[in-house]
Amino acid sequence: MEILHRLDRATAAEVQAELPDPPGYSSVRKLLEILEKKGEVQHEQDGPRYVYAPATVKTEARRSALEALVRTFFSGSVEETAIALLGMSKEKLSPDGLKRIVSEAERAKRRGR
Amino acid sequence: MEILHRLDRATAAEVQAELPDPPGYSSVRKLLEILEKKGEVQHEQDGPRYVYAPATVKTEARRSALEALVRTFFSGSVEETAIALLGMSKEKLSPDGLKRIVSEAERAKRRGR
DNA sequence: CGACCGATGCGAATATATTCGCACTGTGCG
DNA sequence: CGCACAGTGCGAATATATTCGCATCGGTCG
Repeated sequence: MEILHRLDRATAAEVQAELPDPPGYSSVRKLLEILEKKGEVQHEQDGPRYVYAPATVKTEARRSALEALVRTFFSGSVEETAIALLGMSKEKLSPDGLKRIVSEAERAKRRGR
Repeated sequence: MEILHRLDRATAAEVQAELPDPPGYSSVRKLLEILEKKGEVQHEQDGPRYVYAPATVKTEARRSALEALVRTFFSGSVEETAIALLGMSKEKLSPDGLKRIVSEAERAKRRGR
């Protein structure tokens, strides 16, 4: 799943290549079949082969992953999560990125609910 | 696991109570036994009963969860993640919280690497 | 056209996880 | 002391996931 979310779409062989301790090709295909039966992924025909992609809309998947993480590790506090996230950043934030984050934070402050 | 991280520590009965579709008490205990064998949780004796807690340090668990999420859903971009996080916030950010976030963001900008 | 290559469909063996029941142990109380 | 209660230890049945091999089905190319 994580791999598919990362790659957005991939063939069975590509997924296999990304796997840490890769099982046989057949196994990967079976796995994708099962995930499809469970409705988590979809496949489309690309010429002769299948290309798999997550069934959920990306923005929705992001949102629910974020929600779960905030709830599980930060007692639901978006603020705490944001601080931890920024605190762990290993890359230099671009000035532009900073601006966007600040303005988004201010909007969040005003929006309320 | 998520439940234990949320609660920090809990007895088998408490975990069971939090479960969405709760199986029998025995099953929950067995599950905790297995998680312990796998090294994901530890138990301590509290009077007559066991209290389970995650084996990992909380800050470390947070960090790796954040890392995985950023990598999986945001192509490794902390900036994008931060914006999505703030954008989904349903609660009004406190002025103080805003300040802390902004200052943390600025520090991240300077820190670089 | 016929052999070959890359891919799918499917079933079956194996491993792992999940569920639970029951016996045992210690503790508190009349 | 002996009983009831609350909890653990453990094994065993069941379900589910994981792994894979083999038959098959287009295409492609000589």
